[in-house]
Amino acid sequence: EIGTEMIITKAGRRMFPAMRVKISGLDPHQQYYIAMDIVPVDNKRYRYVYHSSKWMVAGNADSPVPPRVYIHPDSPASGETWMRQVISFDKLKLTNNELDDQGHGVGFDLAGVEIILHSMHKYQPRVHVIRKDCGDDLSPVKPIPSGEGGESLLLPRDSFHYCHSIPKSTGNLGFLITRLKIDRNPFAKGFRDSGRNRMGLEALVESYAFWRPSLRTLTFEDIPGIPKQGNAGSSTLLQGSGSGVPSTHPHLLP
Amino acid sequence: EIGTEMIITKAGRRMFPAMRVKISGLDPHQQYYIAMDIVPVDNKRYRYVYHSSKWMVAGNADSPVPPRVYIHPDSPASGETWMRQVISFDKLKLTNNELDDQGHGVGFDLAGVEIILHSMHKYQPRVHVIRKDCGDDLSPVKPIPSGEGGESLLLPRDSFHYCHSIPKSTGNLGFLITRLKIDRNPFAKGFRDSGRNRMGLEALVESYAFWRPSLRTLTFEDIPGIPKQGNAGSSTLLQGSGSGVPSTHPHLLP
DNA sequence: TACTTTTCACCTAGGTGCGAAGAT
DNA sequence: ATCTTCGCACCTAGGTGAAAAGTA
Repeated sequence: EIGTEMIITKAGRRMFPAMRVKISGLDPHQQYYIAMDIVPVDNKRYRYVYHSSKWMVAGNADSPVPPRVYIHPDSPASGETWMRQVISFDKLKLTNNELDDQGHGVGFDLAGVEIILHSMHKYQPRVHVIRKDCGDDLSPVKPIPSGEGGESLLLPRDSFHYCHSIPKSTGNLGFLITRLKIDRNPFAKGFRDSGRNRMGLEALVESYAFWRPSLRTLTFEDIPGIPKQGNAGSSTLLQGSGSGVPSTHPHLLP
Repeated sequence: EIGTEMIITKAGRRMFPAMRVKISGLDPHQQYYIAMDIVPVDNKRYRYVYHSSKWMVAGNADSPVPPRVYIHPDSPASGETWMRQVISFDKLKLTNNELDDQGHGVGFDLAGVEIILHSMHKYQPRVHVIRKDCGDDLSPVKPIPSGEGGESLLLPRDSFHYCHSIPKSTGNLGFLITRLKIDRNPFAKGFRDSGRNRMGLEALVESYAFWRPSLRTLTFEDIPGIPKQGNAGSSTLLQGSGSGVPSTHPHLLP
């Protein structure tokens, strides 16, 4: 529904906004897994500076966290099935706690749902399309076996700053994100204002232009035929169907 | 958890007790659908006679209802996955209302969850194992394409009387089933007596010997190799791992 | 009379932000 | 000072039987 900016307030809560993609160009009769992981954009730690309303580097990154992969629960499914619908990753959860494994690490099934991130760091989510016959060693607690002769492909998207809770220093931005979460999430209905305040919310969204492009959903094309060489770094950036906004724009988070 | 005796009290409620089976003898690396349907045992309509505590024929069966198939939500999965766990059909729902289609008939996906039965008739549930490459025309609203050259197999089980609500004429039996449902279903916790009444329940269960054998779960063997000839009527009855109680015993229900 | 349908309070199960308290 | 953690009230979503009302 929205893009990739997100916030999370307690270990294991869902990513907000959830990533949603539309995929085309698959072989309709081939079975695929579709998975998501989230990789660091750089080696830095950030803080939000109130008076300039910007994220600023605040030191080097913390030591890496155990890699995890969210395998879309509809996996495996045919290319036809994947292409027919918008693929939503709304059940994916984020945490800063390496210890709580929600389905990850139980050993069997692909039920892992929680990805570990460092708070106040910058990340980039990736979507992977993996042919089923090449997905034998797919696991929620191992990196995706990328680059294995064209059977795995990744689709970079906008970057974002992950925060485990909304820093007070984010001011209006934090307020906006809180209101959006309340407005868009049915479970937060208890916090909604009655009616007319909605008008103010729309205006607030407008004032943060960077938020708008993330409202689009992306369509990726020409997936199955592209041969892969090397590994993660050489991933092909595919074109979005949206408004052409640069996808590497450093997005916010509250 | 229990066997096949069941009751339902409102359109679209779950079958009680849920059917649970354990399967062995599959090809571990082959993909299978597992499905369940419920077929009439005879052409009769029944009523429960209070003074003799028995089901008696009360006329001919009503006209047939649209056939539906419950495809186990874990489908498709590998033989290894199916054999590793007890396969529970606890999400299957029963109804006497042909009009409400819970996921059935929406056209795509195998999400149909509700099977239509005639109240006060006698039925037999069947479990089907279908090799994935033969399951193309599998649908929640069509009969299972049985007998297509060994790719579909069915496993008869105990019969039962379906009632849409518990007839008062069932007396102690109806009371027993109500108590069992309250005792075993977490959603009915609000109706449980505090503690000591449990003792009386166990005694009541004992007094209905027919109920006990249904507590077992069945293990079916030698599934993949058996060639099929003909159709439904010629289905192979496979052996249960339980106490050897005859599986055609006319079980209760109120 | 005998079964069916509706409504309702009461559960499970789980996703929200809030605010107080904790940690560094 | 700044971010994290925990308990909480408040939601969605959906599965129970009891009792009342409907049907034939």
